[in-house]
Parts: sequence; C-alpha cells; structure tokens
Amino acid sequence: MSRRIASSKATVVSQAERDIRARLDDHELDFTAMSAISNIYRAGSAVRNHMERSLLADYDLSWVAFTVLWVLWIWGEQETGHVAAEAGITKGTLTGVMKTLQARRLIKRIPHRDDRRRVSIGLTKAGVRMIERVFPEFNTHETLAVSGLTVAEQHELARLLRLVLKKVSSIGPDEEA
Amino acid sequence: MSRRIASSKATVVSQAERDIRARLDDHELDFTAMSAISNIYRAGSAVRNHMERSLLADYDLSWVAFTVLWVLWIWGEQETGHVAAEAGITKGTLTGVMKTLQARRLIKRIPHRDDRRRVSIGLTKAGVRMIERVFPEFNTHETLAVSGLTVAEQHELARLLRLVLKKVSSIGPDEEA
DNA sequence: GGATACTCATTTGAGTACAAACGATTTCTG
DNA sequence: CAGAAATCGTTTGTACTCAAATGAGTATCC
Repeated sequence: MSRRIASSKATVVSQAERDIRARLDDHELDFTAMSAISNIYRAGSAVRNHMERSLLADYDLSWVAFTVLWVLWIWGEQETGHVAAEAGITKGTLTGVMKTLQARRLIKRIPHRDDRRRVSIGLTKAGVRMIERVFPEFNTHETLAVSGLTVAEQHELARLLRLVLKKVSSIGPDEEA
Repeated sequence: MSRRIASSKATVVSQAERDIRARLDDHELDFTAMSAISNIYRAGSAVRNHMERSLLADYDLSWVAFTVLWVLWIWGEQETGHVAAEAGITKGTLTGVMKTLQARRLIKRIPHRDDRRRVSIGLTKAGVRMIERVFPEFNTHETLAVSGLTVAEQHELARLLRLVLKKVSSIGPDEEA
C-alpha cells in the first residue's frame, strides 16, 4: 500500500513562517490566519504520514483502509454510502478500498434485505482481530503525538479545531449550514 | 484536476465522539489524545477540500500544483528536490506535477550551470500572474476559516499545532531529532 | 401497469501519491 | 585516472482519489 505524504524539512515551521512574512509584508495579508491554517494542514499530513509509516505499514494497511475498518468497528455493519461519509471519502473510492479489504477477507458484503441496490459491509472475524490489534497501538501513537501538550492544551486544541471544522463545513458546497 | 476528500456528516464531531467513547470505554484508551489528533486530521482534510472546491477549481489548480507555485513564489527558483521537500511531496510526485504545470506554461525548467543531473524550476510570468491572483483569495478563505476564533485563539491554535508537528516529526523515520 | 424519474453502487478516466528501480552524472578512492 | 559509490531527476508499478457516466433497481405518476 502506498498513499503517503513525505515529511519535509518544511516542518521546521518557525523559520519558514518568518521568511514568508518577510517576503509578503506589503501584500496586506492575514498572517495569523495563514499561520493557523497552514499548520493545521501540515500537522494533519504529518500525523497521517507518521501513522502510515510507523504503524499501518507493518500491517499492510493504508490510512483509508484503516479508517474503514475503524468505522465498521465502532458503528457496526453499515451501508456503503454511510461508511464513505464517515470515512471522509466518496462512494467511488470506497468501492476500490472495499475490493482490497474484501480480497484480504477483512470485510464482508451484506446484501440488503429488500432493496437490491443497497449493500452493507461489516467486519469479518479476521477484520475484528485486525482492528483490535491495531487500534490500541494507533492510540498509543496518538498519545505520543500530543505528549508535548498538557491535557488542558489537548482539550483546547480539539476545541479550536472543532470550531474551524464547523466553519469550513458550513461554507462548503454541501451541508449548507 | 481531481484530488479531493469528501466532506462528511462526520464533521458533526461531538456526537460521533460520544458514540466512540461509549463503544470503547473499557479498552483503556486515551480519548483526549484521540480527540485532538482525529480533529487535526479532519480539519486538515476539510481545509484542503474546501480550498480545492471553493477556490482552486476555478483556476483549474490542484492543491499540490498551488503549493508548488506558492513555494516558487516565496522562495524563487529552486532545485526540484528542495521544492518537493517544501511542498511536502516526493520527488517522483513532483515530476508529474511539473509536467502539468509546464504544459500550462506556469513554470519553467532551468538547467544547472555545471551539474547536469540537477534541474531548477521557477515561475514564468504567467505563473507569477497566476499565484498573485490566487493567493490573496486563498488568504481570504483562510481568514474566513478561522473567523470563529479570536485572534488570540488563532495564535494559540498555531502554537499547539507546531508542538504536535515538532513531536511527530521528531519520531518519524527521517530527521531523527 | 407502463413510461418516467429517482436512488443506489459501481465503473471509468484522469490526476495524485508513494516506494523502489533506473539511468545519467558527478564525486570519491585507491 | 579508472572503477566504485553517491546523488540527482525520472520512470515504473500499484494504490488512492475525485467527478462524471453508467447500470441496476425502486418509486412515482398518470
């Protein structure tokens, strides 16, 4: 499996941010917003990258494959459309991921009782074993990632991110509210 | 252009987080870390998604293409390896993006004076026009995205993210420090 | 009840993304 | 200075990703 974003020298943000400011100072830009947003994206990429390399690669799982297993673990058998939405991918993408996961016998398809258009998916026993082995490790890495923050700061970080998320989602082309 | 991550119903985080906690309560997990980290990733995806749909699509630029133009704008002509690192992608990926951008006459190749292995790239005049038209709009969207936070909170968000970024980078397979 | 409209998942086509292999070039070493 | 090692961008192979088109199935409307 492969999806990856290279970690970069650019992760030494502070100096880079100073360089940027120096270059753009006369452009009337909102540097505070720029700094916050770019760090969200950088941190998000770094986290995904780290998890893929340090953990998921050992189990030959992509980030998305892991996410799908996790969704099915938490919420149980779900229709594909719902799984796609929860995993943050389109239905089309999910079809491909399902093919991979099904080939590895980690998920199974469950045809809908009445409506033959619909398909639900669920974890196989092997799928349950997989996620129950991987997730605690995943969580350990999460703990490590925020270990530079106090618990109060971790709560504050989550709170601020939820605000950004809410605002961005409210602007987007879907979910007009 | 295409790379995209679907925004999802899952952006209504609070209820989802409660559901998760209910399911996993006896697994001895660090929910605070989980909440912080998953929101970083969700917010990062939402931001990228939003920018691609609401802004970059109008100029037929992918996120990565935009990032490359931005890097070249800020730091001027650079060797490909350096651009890839700054943009957070691999050299292989950059080759493909360069092909697209060069076909649109937004960047140009500059062969190295002595070392024929090396190639630098830089913005063409059309490339400069493009980024100077797009970036102020991009920044406006950034401002909007954090408009639910006070300026102090925006600074705090950036600070906390830098701490996470620093920690994650320090663990990674590269940059062992 | 038969055409029409709708709603699902899937397929398609193009672009993005990685690691690993490669070829061209430069640098190091004996 | 010739062969080995290192370094650079590119190519290759596989997987992910989206939007849009497609196909299968269901619901509506007259």
